[in-house]
Amino acid sequence: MIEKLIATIQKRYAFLKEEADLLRSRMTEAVEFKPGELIVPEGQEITYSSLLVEGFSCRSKWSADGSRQIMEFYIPGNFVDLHSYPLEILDHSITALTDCRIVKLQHKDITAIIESNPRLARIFWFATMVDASIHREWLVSLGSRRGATRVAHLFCEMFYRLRVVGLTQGTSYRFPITQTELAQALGFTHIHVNRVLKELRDTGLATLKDKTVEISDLKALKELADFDPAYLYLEPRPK
Amino acid sequence: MIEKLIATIQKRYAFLKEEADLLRSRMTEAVEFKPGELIVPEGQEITYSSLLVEGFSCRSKWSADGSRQIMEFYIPGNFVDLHSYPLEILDHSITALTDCRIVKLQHKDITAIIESNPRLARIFWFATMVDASIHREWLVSLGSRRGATRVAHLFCEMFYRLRVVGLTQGTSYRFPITQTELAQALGFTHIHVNRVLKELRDTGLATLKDKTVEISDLKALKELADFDPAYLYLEPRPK
DNA sequence: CGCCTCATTGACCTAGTTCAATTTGGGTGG
DNA sequence: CCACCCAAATTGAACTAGGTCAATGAGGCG
Repeated sequence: MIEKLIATIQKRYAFLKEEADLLRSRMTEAVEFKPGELIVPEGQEITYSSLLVEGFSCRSKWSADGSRQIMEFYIPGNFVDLHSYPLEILDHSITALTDCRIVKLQHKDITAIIESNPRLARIFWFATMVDASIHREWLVSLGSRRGATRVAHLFCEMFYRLRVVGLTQGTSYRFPITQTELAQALGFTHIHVNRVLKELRDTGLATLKDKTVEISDLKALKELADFDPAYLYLEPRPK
Repeated sequence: MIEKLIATIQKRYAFLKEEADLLRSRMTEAVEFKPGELIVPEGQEITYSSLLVEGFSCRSKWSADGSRQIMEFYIPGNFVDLHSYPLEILDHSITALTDCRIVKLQHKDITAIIESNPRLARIFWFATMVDASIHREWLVSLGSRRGATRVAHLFCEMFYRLRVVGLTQGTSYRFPITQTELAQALGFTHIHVNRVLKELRDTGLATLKDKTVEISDLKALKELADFDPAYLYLEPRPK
């Protein structure tokens, strides 16, 4: 149940067996969501955090003019709102993009865990700081990367993140996102996303078809994307 | 020394006197930086976090093509790299924008503080999650807000943040940033920033002159900017 | 079969970039 | 006090990445 979470974190913070057992013992009540359903609502007090066990979800904000900005994609093994523990109320919501299953960790249990084992505080904190690191890299994408480079960067990010939790096959992976959602994440219109995807397809770098990303030339794609995976903190600390 | 930090956080997490004293007793060694100097370097192991006591600084990343993306501005009372405690190594750097003074908090002291007082773990964690919240709002700006709206939003953010630490005079405040740096934060060229500033000036909403932002019509500026200060977590928790 | 969502494509338009000057306002050395 | 310098601010003109509008396909499903 928490194996993918551990896989995501362990290169920087290995879980001891008793730490994993402690955490597992507090993770309760699996809940299922349908595509489009709200996993975490905005503006309400939150008393537990949700670990995504299966499916894809995202953080997003809706603006007054009806536009939507997606700020992060979540995959199995991610806490989708661990940051709600210190923040208590969120100014954005978490939405299921596909069928999703989550398990809950009550905030009072987080408090108890932290008190009995302060090292886990640093590990939880670390997990939320990787989200912030991803936010910063997206800021670089939205602020400085254009066209195909921006799309390619996201394709690389999802590849690296999905690979550590065993959800890639070679250099392809399932990415069940519509072009409209892609556009809402990248700050493009869905029409422009469509054109950029065509460009990536025509240049033989990557394709998105049937909800599946297939990277034909990873090295070239990373180069185009100006992609350095350091910000994902998935590798051991460089010495 | 930590008064401005407390002012920034206290609406959500009030410091008890002994907590403030504990923290104060561990904050040591004031260091000064000149404009352009590196406060925290990228890619190196970090063993202490820096609280900005005086001056302006920012987080930024340089790209291979020589472009720079600024991801957040820091003002007195902000920890500029508290997130280096869980992350240990950063993929970006913190740079002084003006004369700056910081005081240090050793990571081993953070560990000690957290162990002796787990409530402070949540408070530190909270402080870093507000940075992440600011990142998300900037993602909305870069992804969905255009032209004057994007600039206006930043002006509103800085106004609210500076006000709680007493660095505003009425609706104006010192913002010692060049138009080029503004452009690097907003994902525009400095030329376009210049034109947008002219537009804000001509429409009588706000001016930036002599390193000072003067908001002529706060209500109208907030409206234009689609600004909701909730993401700054500077107000008491709504019940 | 008909409907609905999502993908695709063309034509045109505009916000923002690029390139190129020009101006402004300290600072500095003599 | 003046001549010079340099970073930052301004402005114009031409260009383009990406948006807008509109129409057409294409698959899934009741």
